[in-house]
Order: sequence, then C-alpha cells, then structure tokens
Amino acid sequence: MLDPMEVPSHSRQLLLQLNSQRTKGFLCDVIIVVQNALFRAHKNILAASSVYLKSLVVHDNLINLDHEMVSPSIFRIILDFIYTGRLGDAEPSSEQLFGAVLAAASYLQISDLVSLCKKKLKRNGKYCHVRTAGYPTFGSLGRGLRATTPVIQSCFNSTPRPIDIAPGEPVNPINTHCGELYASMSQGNQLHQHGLCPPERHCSPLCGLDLSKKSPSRPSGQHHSDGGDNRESTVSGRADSPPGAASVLTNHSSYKETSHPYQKLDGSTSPPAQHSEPYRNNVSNNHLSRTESRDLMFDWMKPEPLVNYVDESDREKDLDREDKGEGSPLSQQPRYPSMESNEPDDDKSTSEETGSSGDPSPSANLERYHCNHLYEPESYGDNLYVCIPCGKGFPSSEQLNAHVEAHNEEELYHKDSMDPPVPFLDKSSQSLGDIIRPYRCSSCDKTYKDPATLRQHEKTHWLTRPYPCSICGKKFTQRGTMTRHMRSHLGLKPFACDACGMRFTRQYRLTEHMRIHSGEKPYECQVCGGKFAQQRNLISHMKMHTTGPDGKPKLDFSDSVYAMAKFTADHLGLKQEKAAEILSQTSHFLNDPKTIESLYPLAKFTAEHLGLTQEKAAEVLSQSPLLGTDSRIIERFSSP
DNA sequence: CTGGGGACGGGGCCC
DNA sequence: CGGGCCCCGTCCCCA
Repeated sequence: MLDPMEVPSHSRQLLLQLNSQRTKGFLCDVIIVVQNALFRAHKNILAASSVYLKSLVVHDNLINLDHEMVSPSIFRIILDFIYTGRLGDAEPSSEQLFGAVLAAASYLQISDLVSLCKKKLKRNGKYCHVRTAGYPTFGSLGRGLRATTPVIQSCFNSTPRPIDIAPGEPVNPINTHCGELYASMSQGNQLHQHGLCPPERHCSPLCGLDLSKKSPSRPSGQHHSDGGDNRESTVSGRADSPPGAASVLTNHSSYKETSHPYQKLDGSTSPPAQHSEPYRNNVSNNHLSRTESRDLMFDWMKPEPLVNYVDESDREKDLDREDKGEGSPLSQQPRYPSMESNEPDDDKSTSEETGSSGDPSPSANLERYHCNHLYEPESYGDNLYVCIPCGKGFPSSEQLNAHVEAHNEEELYHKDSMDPPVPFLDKSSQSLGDIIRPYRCSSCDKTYKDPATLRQHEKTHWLTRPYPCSICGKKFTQRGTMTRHMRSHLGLKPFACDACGMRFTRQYRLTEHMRIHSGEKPYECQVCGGKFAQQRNLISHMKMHTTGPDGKPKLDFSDSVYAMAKFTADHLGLKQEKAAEILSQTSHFLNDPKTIESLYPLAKFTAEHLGLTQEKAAEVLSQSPLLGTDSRIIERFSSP
C-alpha cells in the first residue's frame, strides 16, 4: 500500500496537467488510429493504463487499433477515462454505453475501467441482463458525456443496434461496435436532408474534414446496405456482420480481401459495397459544437514540438511565403489536407491567412505563432537550444544543428529565389522548345513554361523534402502530393462510381475505372493489337513484349520493326511497307508536321522497344540519320 | 506453379 | 491547389 501523498491533490493536479497537454497536443508522442479517427496521446500514460497499449507504444509512434475491437467513439471515451479517471456523466440509459466500453476496456486490458464499467452496470441493475439486452455501439458519445479527446475525424453513426454481448466473456469483436457503421441510416439521412452532410461525403461536417472535391456518387445506394456481399462476413468472421466491417483507413489487406470484381454486378453478386458503405454511414453524431470540434481539430493539427521535421515545417512556411509573396515563416505547420478545403472562412484566421500580415521578423513570427496556438508556450520549457535567427527552441543541440542546417538550405533557396528565373536571353541559341519553355532548371536542364513550375520542379532536387506528412512523417516535394497522401491515411475517397459505388481517392482513377463499365479500351498494343482500358496495363503489357523471362530486354527485331513501322504508318497515314523506309529517312520524317507531332509517342514507343530511355529515343529520332545511334536498328532497316 | 491480364493504390511531377 | 498523367508496385484471377 502506498503511503498517502503529502500533497493529496498531487495526483489529480498531475492528471489535469497531462490531460490539458493532451488536449493541446503538447508533448503527445503517439497517434492512435481507430478506423477513421485519430487520437493523440502520451505513450507513458497509455502504457501506464493499458497492458495492451503498453505493448504497442514501445514499438510505434503510430498505433492502428483494430476497430472491430474498439470503435473510435468508444476509444475516445476510454482515452478520456485514462486521462481523467471519469467515465463522464452518462444518461441513465447509458448502461449500453458502459457495456460497449466494458468490452473495449477488456480488449485493451484496462482493468480499472473494466471494474468501473461492471460497477456501473451492476448499479443500474443491468449487468445481469446485458447478454440479452445487448449493447449499442455508440458511434457517438453518450449524449450526457463530455468528451475532451481531440479527434481529427469522427464519422460515426450512433444509432443503437441490439447486439449480443456478454461482459467478462471473450468479446466478439464485432459486438463492440458493429452497429456503429451499419446501423440505421436514419440519422445520417436526416443530416443529409438538412444539408449538414451531403450523402456522398465521407466525413463529419462537424470536424470540417472534407477532402472530397466531387460528389458523384448516387445517394446511398440501397444495394450497398443490403449486405449482399457475403465476403464481408468472412472477413469479419461473423455471418451477420455487416459489409464494410473491414477498415477503410489503411487496412489495404482487408480492403483487397473484401473487394471483388464488379463485373458480377449484372449477376448475383452485389457490387463492392464495402467501399462505399462505411462512408455512407459516416455521419457524425458528435455532440460537440461545430466550433468546439474545429478547435479540437486544430489542436490535433498542432505540430508536435519535438518531431524531427519541425525545422522543415518552418522551411515549408518560408517556401509558402516565397510562393505567395508574404512573410509568414511560422504561420504554417503541416496540416491536414482537408482543413483548408472545408473550413469556413472565419476559421482561416487559424490557417494560412493568419500569417499574411506583413511582419516577417522572427519575433513577430514567433509571437504570431504563439497567438495561433501552433506552439504551446510551455513547449519552450525544455527547449533550451534556441536558434538565434528564428528564435525557435530545441531540446537538444543535435536538433538545433539540424534546424540550422535547414536555415542554410533556406538561404540557398532564397538566394536563388532572389534572382527569379529569367527566360533565356540568347536568342541566337534558342530553339523552338526554348522559346516555348524558356525556364530551365539549373540542375537538370529541364525546361518549363513558367517560373512557378520551374520552382516547383527545383524542389525535386532538394535533398530535404519540404512537406512532411503529419501522421507518418513521410516527406514530399509538393504540398498537393502530401495532402493526397493524407487522404489515404484518412481513408477518404471522394470520387464514387455511379455505376457500382466503388470509390476512389482521385478523379483520374474514377475516369479510368469508368472505362470498365463502358467497355472502352483506348490503349492498344501496337505489337499484338491487344487493347486495354488502362494505360498502365498497356505499359506493363509492352514490357512483356520487350522483356525476356530473365528480365533482360527482349529485342525482338522483327516485332520491333513491325511495330515501329505500323506505328509510323498509323501516324502518318502511310502504307506500312513505306513506314520502314520513312523511318530511315530523317528528312522526310521531320518535314511533316504530323510526323513531328507523332515524334513523342514514337520516341516513347521506340524507347520501350529498344530499351532506351525516352529522352535518348527522342534524341535518336530527331537526329540525322534517324536511328543512327543504334547500329542494330540501322542494320535492320538497311536490310531488304 | 507460373505467366499474363485486370484492376487498383500510391508517389512523382507537370500544367 | 487541384487536375491530369506517368510510373511503379501490388493483388487477384485465370489459363
């Protein structure tokens, strides 16, 4: 038995502090992903509370909890409990909630919470009846509960669904939450009807998360909800489990496992409903006010003070400032891609626009930074190594050094950007291409039409990529790529196929996919005539033509020449017999505008068939004599 | 078992 | 910043 503390309130104060820090994201060193919700917390706290979580946090900073065992909303409650020791002020009817929490707490091995739930259930006289009464899955918090957990996204349906669960017994994972995603759509539909959440949108409007740019899907296709895809039950391990039980976040294995050809649409099998089903039900019942939710969201978005890419974030901000011509090196941190896309204008004060005031001085930036709550003031408490130019503190000299190095890179960059790219001035040496694309990369000689694109390109040469993913830390050269990457983290697929409900993260994928339904196969193999709906499949197919079993280039000259001749003939409107002749006569080849137009694909094709790089192929094709650099081709073409 | 095709996810990058 | 395209890789199915 521990001796009583000399300061009895010590533990409470400590916990209050920790919870306060958690809600601000301060010193949070682990992210818990539960389906499509993300939580930040402290490893130490989790490890001290849950045997199960303890086993996970030692290995990873990003934990993906099995949402079949614990739903996001239940985990929110549990996390609140861990940090407050309270289950909240639940309604009298919340025995159902306690049941669900109990099941999840058992799974997470939080013994105190298990005991508390049992106690509450017994007090309500429900504990003995839970097996038959069943627990709902409380997609949202109990209405009487006050949540403090910052959550980036909560897209859940709270309609209770009777399920069979027996506390204290091994919990069927589905029982903990299966109503959450697949329960009655009534509430979600209501939201839709009230315009709070478009039916095709995946995310909670409360959270302001909307990465969708298009809403092409039909509203809640009934055949999606009929559970027709019985593969799902295999995946979920339970015959009555609803479709879509598989994770929609990053659980690709289950995604793959549950997806199946939609060709069967015309037959007996339902379309891959699991892709859209979770989204359709992703209607938040979060009771938090919109503002409150946004605040939590923003808290979540705040950078972790000690993450090693913080310096690059600063750098990113400088880049943005550079791009936008504004001074705000500290106004931007890695943010979730949807934030700006769906945030009302009045929220922009916490976003990019905040930094648009003109004072670029470090102190002003720092102050603005603080005002924006992007950094907690206390974060400087142990960040004793301060960068003089920008005032930022770091906990170690190593991190400061890394940061300073980033400054050096910035300076190099700014030095470059001080001298904005200028078009070539030497008209005498300009080719047509130079006139059209006058901005040349100093590193690789690639040319661009405008300086912004050149600047964008030049980032690809940097050793350090300026846009890190806030979740996994992966870095990107373009912010857009990073936000697109974030979509995959969040499982957001805004683009839905009208025909089958399949959803995609990108418009282009949907376009590509639609060819399956239309039967269109615009990509034809010039060698064998095979047609493909997707260009990438043609490309991989072409490799089959050009690559031998050993992986080495298979230079089948008869095939290649035939193909090139056919290709040329197609493009020039000539007979195929003439094509080879033309291929060997550069002057003819380059005199026809049509030919020039076809040079690019021809070069591509040549490259693929001859194992040359495309650039090399283009060079070969544009030089005289044509194909002169490859003796094998000359030999082939010069033969009768 | 293997190769090929179909379909899709993710990243790079230009516009 | 988003759209679009390219490329690489993967999974699944089927012959």
